[in-house]
Amino acid sequence: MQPDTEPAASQATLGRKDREKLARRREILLAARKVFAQRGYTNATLEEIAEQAEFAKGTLYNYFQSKEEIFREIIFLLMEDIEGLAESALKAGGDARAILARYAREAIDYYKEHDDLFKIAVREIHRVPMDDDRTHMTEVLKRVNRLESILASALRKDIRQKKVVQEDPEELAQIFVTIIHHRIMRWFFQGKNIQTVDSYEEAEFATRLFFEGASLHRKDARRSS
Amino acid sequence: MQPDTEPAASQATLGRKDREKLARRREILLAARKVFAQRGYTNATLEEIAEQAEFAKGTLYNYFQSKEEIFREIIFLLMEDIEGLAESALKAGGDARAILARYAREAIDYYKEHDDLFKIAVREIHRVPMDDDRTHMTEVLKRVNRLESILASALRKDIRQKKVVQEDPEELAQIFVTIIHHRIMRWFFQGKNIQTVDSYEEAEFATRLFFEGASLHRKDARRSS
DNA sequence: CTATTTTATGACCCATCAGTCAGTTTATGA
DNA sequence: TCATAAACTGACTGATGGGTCATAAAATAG
Repeated sequence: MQPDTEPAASQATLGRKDREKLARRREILLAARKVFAQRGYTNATLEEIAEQAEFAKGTLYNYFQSKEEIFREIIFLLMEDIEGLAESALKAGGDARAILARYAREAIDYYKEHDDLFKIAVREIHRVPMDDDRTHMTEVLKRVNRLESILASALRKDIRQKKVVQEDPEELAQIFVTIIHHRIMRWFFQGKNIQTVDSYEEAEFATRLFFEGASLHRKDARRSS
Repeated sequence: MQPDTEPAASQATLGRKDREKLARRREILLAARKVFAQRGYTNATLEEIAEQAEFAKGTLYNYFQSKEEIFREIIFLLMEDIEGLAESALKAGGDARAILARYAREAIDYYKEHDDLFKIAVREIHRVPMDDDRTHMTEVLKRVNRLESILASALRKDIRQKKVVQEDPEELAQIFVTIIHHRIMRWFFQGKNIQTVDSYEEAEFATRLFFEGASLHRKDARRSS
């Protein structure tokens, strides 16, 4: 439609043809995401995905090998995004607490924006360790681990400086991520409108609990904010 | 086969007939549990369950209405057990920390014994908030909430005594339970033999982190053990 | 405007599986 | 020993849905 002599260089240098093809692929992924989130992997049918994408079922097979591949693609893209958030939080600097808090805030914001993705991810993650298909499992695990090592590296520095307890930083990072996920999960359980959530406050709460614990230590009075 | 004049009174006072029927029901549930754990709800077939239970498929329908009913039964029995653990931990007394630690230990032991159940439960719990079937969902939620209120009541007392931070005890209990579940989950992820886990140590680790947090406070030196 | 390639379509195929039921086996009781 | 009931069986049914492919439409090239 547009002259498109300079196509804003979004996709390195691909011909218009290829860019359009990619765009349609994304369109399908977007539709699939909605349907998977709403109905779960097994319940979702290709017919539904096709309808949502405004294509016919057969067309999906011009872009993907199988239902499973569509699903994997969604999960992997999501994981890359989340990993990016962790990386940027790490780059932003500060001590472990600052980095984890920032990650928490951004992850919550991300999932607020893509609540469909969150539902899919949580289910998927819990399917992983009991899956028959080992190759897929290790692929997912690899990415999960990568996210956790990024956060762990922030913790490791603080452990060396005796600011954080002498425990395996990977395990600590795992627990932190788990708490964040749990907090997001809660809203779905409660049927709350996820958009009303104050991500700053939520991240703060989770981070404080993670670093300070639930015990009230007699001596140090806590800052209220 | 045995004279069975005194049948050890396991089932109040039911005729032998009824007791045998119940026993077979349990047999089927046990088999179903194995299959569900191994293959997941959707992948598991009634044929497989029947085979595992050493019955024919048709026979299952003498004991249950549907595949779904078998599944629900398993989940509900599990939840009752877990709730019982929380209750007994509460009754055993002590402060919140003692109670939660005891619960953690016993829950871990329970799941060590029934690792198949754990896999099922985790998957199920995460299916709940996105389920279409609202009636089932609320039934599950009711039971989850009950478990959490038991632990919350221990926390509430300590909050009043200023031994625990002034936060919603239900939310704190949720986070604690989440951490415990996460710790168990880890073993599956790592493909570790769950039997090698030291439940005392695991419970201690989770409880300490939950109450003390990840930060090292300059002043108070921690006991190493 | 025609030929050729690319993309889209949806009817169809077929494997799977929850649930059924007519017929068989086993247990019970007279 | 036989009649009746209870429990079991597995072939069958019907629905579902992933994946295919012959055909059609659209885009592109010559």
